[in-house]
Formats: sequence, structure tokens, C-alpha cells
Amino acid sequence: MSRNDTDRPPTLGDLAKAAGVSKGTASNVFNRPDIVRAEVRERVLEVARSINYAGPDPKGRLLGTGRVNAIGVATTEPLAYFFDDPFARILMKGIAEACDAEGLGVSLISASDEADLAWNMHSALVDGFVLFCLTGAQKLIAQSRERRLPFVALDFGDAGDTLSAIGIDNVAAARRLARHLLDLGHRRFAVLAMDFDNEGVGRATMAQVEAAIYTTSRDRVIGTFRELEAAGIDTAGVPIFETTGEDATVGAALEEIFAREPVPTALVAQSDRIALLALDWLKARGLAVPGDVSLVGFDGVPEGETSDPPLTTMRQPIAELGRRAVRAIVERPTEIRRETLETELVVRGSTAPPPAS
Amino acid sequence: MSRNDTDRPPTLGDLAKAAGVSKGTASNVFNRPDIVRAEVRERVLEVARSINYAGPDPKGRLLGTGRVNAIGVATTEPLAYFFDDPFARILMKGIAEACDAEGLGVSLISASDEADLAWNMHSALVDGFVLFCLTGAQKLIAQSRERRLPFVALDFGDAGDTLSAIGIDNVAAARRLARHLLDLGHRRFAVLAMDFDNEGVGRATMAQVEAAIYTTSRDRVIGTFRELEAAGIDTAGVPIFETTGEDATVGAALEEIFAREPVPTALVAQSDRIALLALDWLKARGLAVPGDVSLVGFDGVPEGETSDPPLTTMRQPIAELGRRAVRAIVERPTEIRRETLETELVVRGSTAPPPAS
DNA sequence: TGGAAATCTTGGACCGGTTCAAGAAAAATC
DNA sequence: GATTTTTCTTGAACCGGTCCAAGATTTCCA
Repeated sequence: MSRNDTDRPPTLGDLAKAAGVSKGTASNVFNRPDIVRAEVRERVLEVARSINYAGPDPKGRLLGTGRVNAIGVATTEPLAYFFDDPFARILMKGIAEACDAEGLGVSLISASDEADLAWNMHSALVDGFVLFCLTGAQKLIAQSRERRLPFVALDFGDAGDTLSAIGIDNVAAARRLARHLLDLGHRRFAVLAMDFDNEGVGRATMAQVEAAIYTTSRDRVIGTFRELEAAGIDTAGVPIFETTGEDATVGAALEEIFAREPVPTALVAQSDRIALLALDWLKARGLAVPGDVSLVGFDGVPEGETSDPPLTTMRQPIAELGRRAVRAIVERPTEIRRETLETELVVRGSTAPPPAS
Repeated sequence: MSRNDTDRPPTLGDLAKAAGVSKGTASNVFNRPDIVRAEVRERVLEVARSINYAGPDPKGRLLGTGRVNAIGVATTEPLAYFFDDPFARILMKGIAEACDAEGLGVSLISASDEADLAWNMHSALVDGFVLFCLTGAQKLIAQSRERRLPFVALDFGDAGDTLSAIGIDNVAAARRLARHLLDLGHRRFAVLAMDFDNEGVGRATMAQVEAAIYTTSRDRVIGTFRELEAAGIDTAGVPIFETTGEDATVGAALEEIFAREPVPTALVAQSDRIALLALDWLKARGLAVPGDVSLVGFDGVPEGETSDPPLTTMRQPIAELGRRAVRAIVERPTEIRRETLETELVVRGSTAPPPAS
């Protein structure tokens, strides 16, 4: 009545017994075949085949070695977001590339619900996390800390120097973009921003901006405004509209913006995604870009190259961000490092001097 | 000189000792808190906090329970393919959705090199595989079999009924598409096919098609030809060009096709991706679609809706394919099941009667 | 041929948890 | 207060491997 009569798949122990060697030797046959005498090796492999042993189960190996050979990418967006959003996709390509090169797998981890997120991050079998901090940075960071695994945030946030982060200088990049518009002669602006918090959308005050939990959008507003102020423009008169990057919220923002005089001659969108939606809206409304309104985006996604007109934008090295994040985890898991990558102004067809009026 | 002086993170055993309870109780505090007396529970949690215990490590749990709570998606394409290709992305969205709903993680597994693939699939920590059988089906299947985990192929292939598979009836779908073109009055066709094997691209013979290792492309040719023959067309005169779905191979195929008289009035592309590339080529060449040439795709990806003209195509329930694959693995891991999903002819602007000539 | 060196193999500790039967303690019942 | 229930807690087995010091065997060399 031994347990052999069940059809439980054979284990290394079973194999060892069947082949008349020790577990240690059996293990070596698979992992360091060179240190096992050829004769023994052949015999063990032979027996393995005959009892249908599939090779060492990674579950077992894991405990001993502690290495999963996979890194996790965590976000608070739904999983499908990884395959949907242009920015996310390019980022993931970078991450995937780096993992391919290192022989690592990629696990996607996500949950919008806080408890689920905690559970998922706690139970994810990975060697480290890349935190895709589009939103919910704080939750992600808190969970990563608890898990005591190396992690790197793709965003600096306000956490000071207590964690590894890779990102860009949003303030400087936004300034550069604003300068481009100022140089063209624009004086009347409006900002189409990304989420500041989870509270809602629509016209936002500077106080809200400053209290933002999503520092990326905040910093881009700050950069824009700083440059405008340096050019002597009263930013109190520059409307900021919070959007979710969805059609509806961008459209609603534009309705409001263009309902009131004086209408802006330049629109600063905080992402190419928002800019492309704005472009559709403007065209549908019969407003020429850049004839009537200039429009800038942010990110430099491929969709912005083929739009009509193509988008002027601030290109981030998105894929490189992903590659570096993986390398940071793999190479120096314990060290806290910060890297700031360069951005590049890409002037295309969506910006021009304001109409002569 | 105990090992406590190292900074090895505390384990459940450490916690149990520190709190003066057994490992079993400590484990219950985290996993079945309700069966532990409140008083004890609080004390243990208190101690956990004080010694900085992060909660049960999933590595440990894994061995005991055997469940990883993640499913793997395997393909022989490079990892980045998951984020690039429109078909793959929609499929992944379906998979991601289903996994989200089941509380499962998603691991991406890939390697074009055979040995790497074997290693990756053998060492992936997952409960089952979805085999993205675009190419390399045989390798994927072989590896899955060895691993003895449940798996489902997204393609029927020729494996008979020995494995679970979910897919569509490619022959029937291709026939339907050919019928649409015949109904419009077309008599001169050319086929832009996907890979048949890994041997190369260009003009393919029917013998090559029949020997194809990638059965999806093969079945679509067979379906197309069967319908054409039923309409009395001599298919020996219908050129088949194998492409990789890349710009260059599609362009080269079209060069050849349009270099020879009589030129076709209808192009049958085996995927929307190929069709969209063909569309670009035709437009650049000054050929009107559908005025001079009609063009059909296959798959029904969103890009085909917004192209100019929008593509006539055969829509597959791509996301549903992914969802079902996950469910098949989760719900009845041991059972072999086959599901054939329905496709739908979507007539848009890229097809019309042939030119009057 | 004996002893040293090189090469293989062994057995057991260990990885960090989960699980469950059995025992202990507390609560309920008479 | 003694007995039965019920509720907690314990301890040991187990999951499937890896690793390594120590022992066994073989090879090499004088």
C-alpha cells in the first residue's frame, strides 16, 4: 500500500531510488552533468525516461536557491493596460528586452483594489519589482517595502532618496516645451493635464495641483507655469484641466476651454495620448492645427508621428527607462540609485506661430 | 554565534519562536486568523511587527500548496511581440482580463532559441500554459507535455485530439472570405500568406503549403482555394506569397505580383497586419483600393477599422479566445477540450466589384 | 605496488512555509 | 464539580529540490 500506486508525478527522490543513486547525484545529473560519471549519468537519464520523470520541478529548486528568475512589473491599472496604452507598451518592450537578455521572465502584477494589490504583491513569485508608478505610487511603494525585495520606481515622486527611481526631469522638460511655444509667439495657453489625484476631473486650481499625489502631472504643470511666468505671463489666467486620458474627459475639458473668450492659441497636453484625443476634437470642431491652435504633447509615442499633423512633443527614452529599471534590479539589487534620463524636444507639425488675428 | 546576527530576514520560524508559539499557530495567524484566539493573534502580530517580519514568503507556501497562482503565456516570438503585434495585444487583453477575474498573475515566457525555450518553460513558475501558437507550435507543445502542467493551444494544428485547443475554423473562414470576393465578381486573385515554415519567404507552391508546419496559414490557403475551385477558378494560376508580416516581405511580394500580367483584382491577405501593409504599398503605388484592387484581411483588429479605406476582414473573437484559454486551464485542468469559436465576415470599404476594364 | 591526488558519490541539513491528527485548554452542560 | 463539547494550539511530517562536507572510489605517479 505504498503511495506509489497513486499517479503522483515522480520526484527527484523517486528517480534516485529507482536508479539506485542518491538524491544529490540525481540532482547533479540535471544541473551539473559534467561532475557525474558518464556511465552513471546515462543510467539515471535512462531511468528518468522510463519512469517518466520530467526533470527537476522549479518549485522545489526555488526554495533552495531563493531565485525565481523573474521580475514583476506592478501597477495599479488593470492588467489590460499593459497592452493598451502606447506609453505602457513601449515601456514594457524595454523591460521585456532587458529581461530576455538576462534570461528572466516577466510577471505582470496589478490590482486596482488595495487589498488585492497587497495580496498580489505579497504572493508574486519574483526577484524584484519594477513599479510602474503612473498612479498609486504610494501603495506600490509601501507594498514593495513590506515585501523586502529590490524594487525600482519609474518616477521620482516625493519619497526623497529612500528608494531607487529612474525617470526624467519633468519640470525641466515641461519648461522646454513651454519655451518652444513662447518662442513661436504664443501668449494664451491652456493645459490639458493628467490625473492629479483620484478625486475627479475638470478645471483644477493651482492648490489642487500642488497637493497632487501624482507628481508627474504636478511637475509638468509646475514646469510649464514656471516658464510662462519667466516670460511675464500671468498664469492665474491659464486654465488647467484634469483629464483621465479618456476621450470623454478630454472632450469635456476642451468644450469648456473653447467656450470662453479669449480662447487659447496654444494647448499644452501632458501626454501624447491626451494630445491625440485633443487633435481629434479640434479637427471635428473645425479648428485647424496648427493654423488656429498649436498643440504639444509629451512622451514621444509612435502614434504621434503618424497623426495629421504629426505632434510636436517631448520625447522620453521610454524603452530605455524600462531597460534600466531591469538592470538596476538585476545588477545592484541592494543599492539605492537614482537615474535621470534626458528628454528631447521633437518639433513636428502641430505647432506654429499663433494666427495673426 | 547563532545565525541571528546575520541580517537574514526573519522567517515564520523566527517569529514563532519570538512570540512563543508554534510555527503552525504563527502560520494560522496569517492564513486563517479566525481560528486563532484574538489574544494570541494580536501578540503574534505585535511581535511580527517588532522583529520586522514581512509575512509568509510565497516561496515557502508554494512548495506546500503546489499552487503558484499564475499562468504562463508561451510563445516563440521575442517577448516584445506581446506588446507590439495588434493580434497579440488583444489576445493578451483577453487573457489578462480572465486572469484578473480569477486572481491569477500572468507570466510571459518566450525564447526563440530552442534550448532557451526549453529551459524557460521548465523553470517557469506557473500553474499552466497558454500556448500562443503563432509559430513553433510543436516546440511549445513538446515542452508543455514534458512539464506535465495543464496547457491549452490557441490553434488546432495537426495534433489530433491529444491536447486541449481553442481556435477557429480557418478553412471555413477563408472560404467565406473568398466567397465574398467571388460574389463581387472577382476572378483574378493573389494570396499574401503568413509563414508556412521557417524556411524563407516569397512565392510558395501548393506543395510547400501542404507541408507547412504552421497550420493556420496552411488552412487559410486551403479554404481560399477550395472556394475558388468551387467557383471554377483554376487555382494553379493564383500566386501565393509567403510573408513574415513585415514591411519588406509584403512589399517584395507585391512587387512580384504586380510585375506580371494579368494583375489580380483581389488580394487575399491572411492577416490584417499584412493587409494594412499591402494597403500602404498599393496607395504609394497609386493603385486605388477598392477601385483598382480589392483587399481583404483576417482577424478584425481595430487598426483595420480606421484605415483608409477601412478593411474588409474576417473577425475572430480574439479576446474571447484568450479568456476561454484561461478558463480552460483553471476550470478543468486535466480534461482535454476543444472549442471552435465563430468568426464573422466584416464588410468594410476595401472591397468592391472589380474594375470594368 | 603503495600512497597521494583527483574524481565521484553519499547522506543529511536546509530552504520557508502548510497541514493535520492529536493533545491541551477553555467553555458549556448537567 | 465532573463531564462533555468546543475551541485552540502543538509538533511533526511533508512539499521537491539544492548544497556541501565527508567518505568512497578511481586514477596517477614514484
